[in-house]
Amino acid sequence: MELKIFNTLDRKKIDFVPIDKNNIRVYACGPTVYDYAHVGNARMSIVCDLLIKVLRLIYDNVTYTSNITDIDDKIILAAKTQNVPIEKITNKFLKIYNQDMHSLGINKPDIQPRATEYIEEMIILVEKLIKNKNAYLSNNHVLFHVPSFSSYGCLSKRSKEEQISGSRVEVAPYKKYAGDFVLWKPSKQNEPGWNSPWGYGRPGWHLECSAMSESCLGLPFDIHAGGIDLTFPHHENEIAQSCSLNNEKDPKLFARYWFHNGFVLFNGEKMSKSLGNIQLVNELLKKYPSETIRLSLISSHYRQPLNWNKNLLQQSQATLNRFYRIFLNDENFDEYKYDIKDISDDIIESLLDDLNTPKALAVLNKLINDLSSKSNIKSKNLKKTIYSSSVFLGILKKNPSEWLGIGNKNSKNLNNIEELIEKRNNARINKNFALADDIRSKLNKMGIEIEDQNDRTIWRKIEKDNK
RNA sequence: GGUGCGGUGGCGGAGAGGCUACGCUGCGGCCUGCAAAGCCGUCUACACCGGUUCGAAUCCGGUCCGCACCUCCA
Repeated sequence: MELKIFNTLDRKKIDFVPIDKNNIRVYACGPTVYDYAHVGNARMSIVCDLLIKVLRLIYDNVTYTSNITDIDDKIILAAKTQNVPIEKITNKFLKIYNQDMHSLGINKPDIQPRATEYIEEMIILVEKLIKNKNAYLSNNHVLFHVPSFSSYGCLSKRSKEEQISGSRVEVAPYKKYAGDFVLWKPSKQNEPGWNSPWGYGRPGWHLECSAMSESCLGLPFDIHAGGIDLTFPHHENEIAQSCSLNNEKDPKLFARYWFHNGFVLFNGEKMSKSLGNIQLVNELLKKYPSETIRLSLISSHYRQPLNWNKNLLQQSQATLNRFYRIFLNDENFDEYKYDIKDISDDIIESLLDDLNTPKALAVLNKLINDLSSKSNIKSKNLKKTIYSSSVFLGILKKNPSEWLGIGNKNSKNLNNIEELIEKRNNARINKNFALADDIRSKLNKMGIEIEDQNDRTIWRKIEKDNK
């Protein structure tokens, strides 16, 4: 088995060749915890989770680190506004983030470092960069001097000159060069900060990832992941910092492969706070089953923009209903245990090809179509394949009856419903179809849909469409 | 202004020189007292204009359109 992966550094799909096949190391830029996680955060999380699962099919030892940014100006602002210490905010939203991701069936990273736990390491990095003449002190700030790193722009494929022209951002007067970025900045006394050789202050945004990736994984490591919007400047600056520590120019001496997931759009527009179209995972989980959200997130290729809307969720819901139905009346259901060996080879092959989830789902659909033309024995094996393949993708983990809402025992009108169904079935036996239809429409009005099977009548709540 | 990514059937969405992607919806049929579910079948797709080629949705050139990034972003 061999994984092909699109490397942003090369702008093409290439074979994944590990640095050490006995120790695969992946780092992903995690969220800044000052608010609820949105669908964009979830996409990065889910895509990385799947990447790790695929890597683990091939390699025995995979370490996945994904950080938490818990010191940042947005957090400080939120803390000031709410008049609470920043920890109150970061702890709260870190917990919610992990809960929400867990709900989506995402495994927690092996290591989840927090920026504030690596301040010492960051200070050491800054000292080294100053010593190497890649950084300078100006106006109580320590700045990275971009012209000192000749490979700058190698990831985003921009030359230094191009970035400056047209830049809409005011350049701080204490910068030697417009593209220079902050490694360390002063904090006011009432702001969070740490003592450093350059006074009381706090780290710049990019520094934390250089410190944590090196501390947790060692350099160079195999894959650096994150949202495509982080390519510039965040990842570019990380490369500049980390490579400059050892006066290296080759970005692959920091991380070999750069793995970026595409944006999530909402009704064709970028999800952003100013447009007010942010979709929060926490809110979505109240309205939709987690597998519906999960399937929606993997229904398009990870590098393509994903257009998020109600229609997508409804389609995923319909797809899952169909998938679950194949297990509904299967008395062997309990025998289907998740087993890696049962996963369809074609699905694995699709995933090994740069994580082609839409193709994997197409294969799954084909397998389900094949069921109708199979003998019992063969269909049992096929169902095992479908089951394990689905669970690998993070779906079909629920009980089919429960998923489809069949015969919900918690329903308020349980006795009433079952009474009416019995009445209707008696009417049917007596060929009193007018009465039978009458009762069915009464049930429909109660929000209950019935389904006559060979030997029994099952019912479920009608899915509301007002989500 | 610069850079990057895209434009595939009613919709979603793969593919990347010759082979049905797949799903949803619609339509026709089977099944069913009727429904529901299921099954079978089915519907002018590759933005436009040139070029290369025996053959282009796929490669090359140009045009148009969309989106993103250019120090807040997943």
